[in-house]
Amino acid sequence: MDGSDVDIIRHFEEYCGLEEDDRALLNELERHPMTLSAGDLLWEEHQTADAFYVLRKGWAYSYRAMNDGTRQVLDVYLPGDVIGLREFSFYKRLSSVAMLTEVSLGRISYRYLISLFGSSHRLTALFFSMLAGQQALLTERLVNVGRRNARDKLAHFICEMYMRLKRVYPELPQHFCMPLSQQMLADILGLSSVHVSRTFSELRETGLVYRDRNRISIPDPELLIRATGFSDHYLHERVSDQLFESETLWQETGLSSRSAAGDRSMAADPD
Amino acid sequence: MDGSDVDIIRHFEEYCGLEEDDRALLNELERHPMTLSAGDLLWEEHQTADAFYVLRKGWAYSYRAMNDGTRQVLDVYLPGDVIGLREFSFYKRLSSVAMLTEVSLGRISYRYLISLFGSSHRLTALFFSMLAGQQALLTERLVNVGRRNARDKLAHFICEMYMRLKRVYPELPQHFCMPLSQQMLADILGLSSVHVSRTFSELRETGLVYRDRNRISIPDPELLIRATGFSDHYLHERVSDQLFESETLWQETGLSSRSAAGDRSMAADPD
DNA sequence: CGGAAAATTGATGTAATTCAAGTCGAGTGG
DNA sequence: CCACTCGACTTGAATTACATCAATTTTCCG
Repeated sequence: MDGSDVDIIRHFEEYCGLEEDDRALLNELERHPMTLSAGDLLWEEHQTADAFYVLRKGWAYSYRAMNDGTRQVLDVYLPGDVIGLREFSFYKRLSSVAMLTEVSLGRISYRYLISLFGSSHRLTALFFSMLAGQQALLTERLVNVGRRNARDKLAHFICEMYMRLKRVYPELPQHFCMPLSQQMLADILGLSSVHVSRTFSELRETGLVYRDRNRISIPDPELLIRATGFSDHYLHERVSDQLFESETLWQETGLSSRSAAGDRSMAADPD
Repeated sequence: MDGSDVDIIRHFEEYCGLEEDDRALLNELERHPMTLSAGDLLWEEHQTADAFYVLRKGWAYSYRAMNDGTRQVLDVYLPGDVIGLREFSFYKRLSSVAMLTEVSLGRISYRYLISLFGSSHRLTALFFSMLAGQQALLTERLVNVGRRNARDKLAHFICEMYMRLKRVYPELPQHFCMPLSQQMLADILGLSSVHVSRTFSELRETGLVYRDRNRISIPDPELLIRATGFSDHYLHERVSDQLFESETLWQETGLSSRSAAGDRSMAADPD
């Protein structure tokens, strides 16, 4: 993609305001990045899970391979996304993860995440938010795969990618690189690769989307969005800041405190 | 269903060991249950989101309604499940939630959840785990909807329900109540209701599953599991206890500690 | 330049949808 | 208790959106 790393900290702040300590903790991430090439596997299904990663640069995806040789792609990861938080409550990976481009990754062990629970509530909320945000993407994909025809699946997915990329690269032009083969798109959308090809032809003929190799161009984004009925409501609106506004809620109770339990009655039946 | 409430605390302990204080915090939940009847809505898409719920008794589901009148069901909730954690990072609900039976619910505001981040690491990990576990269910459903034929979709879903119910009611017999109409199953699996009917006939004729009204019976669970290639790997194996074993990890290092990050290089190359 | 992978295109097959008519069962009210 | 309704389910026939197979063409990359 474009050569430069994404500023992870700035990106994260879109989810949740951070304080100095939080930034310091995150900076740790930046210090020992790991790089992989297109096609490399980060892990495979059933391997032991003990960490998650933050994608600092490049594209990646997770997938489940089926017995009959087909596969279903579960997530497409862009810079700033978190990979492998799903298995926090499992012993083993539920899906394989592979790289679509050269990538740069920061690793965070689950144990370190748990230690973060104790040291930064904001980072706890941040990763909580990212997990929730990913779930929102998944539910939208489920709707897409379960209830739309091929044209709408593809158009909707391209809309989603366009909007997600725009959040990472606000200057994104109307034609951009999407390093996904038609076979990959088929595996994402639950279609066959030849039908993806035909569907691209259809989108081209109706002037909605043009594709040349990996470059997508959307002559009129508004038109595409209307034609698809796309709504970006599931692409994150940060909320954590508000929730943190009344810091007293827990700050008065102190870090080590179980005393918050005493406040329980006050806070339990909220609002 | 069966009349009695599920013991939420005991259920939660399957995810993560709890200490006395944690139990006290959770007990608060039990104090003001809310009851709704079959068909009632808990909320609708686009309503403001400020809390999640723990389902103490009964069945519920979430769904997205489409423009063309169809809909996609996103989750089916059983006792012990958590509803609405997904919108933690959003202003508004992403899906509607309705009841399938009479239910009992405990409410936890997002603000209270955040205060929990400060007062109990174990509960933080618990809710983190539940969110992750739900994501695992979603990914499996995505595979189901995207890559299987009608027979396998239905058989797989019934397997999943059987296994999930068995975790809640270990004594569950081989025939049990599943309060889902064929239309509902169609909305879950991305099929039409008439094809669900035909598919049940097929399962009946091959002796895998019998359905009478809302009662499902599985004469030979092992056979069904094999016929479907069902694997329960995505239905939770708790991991938190291990992660918490060496409590020193964060207790010693305290707030500013980097030391956990130092493990990175050691563990960076997974397995 | 040459071989391989990705994409296109056409012909054919099929799993699932849609439409429509009819059955069954539960609940209601006379 | 029976007749009525209403929703859930069943079954058949016609249609369709997609998959599969196969033959080319195009693009990539060493």
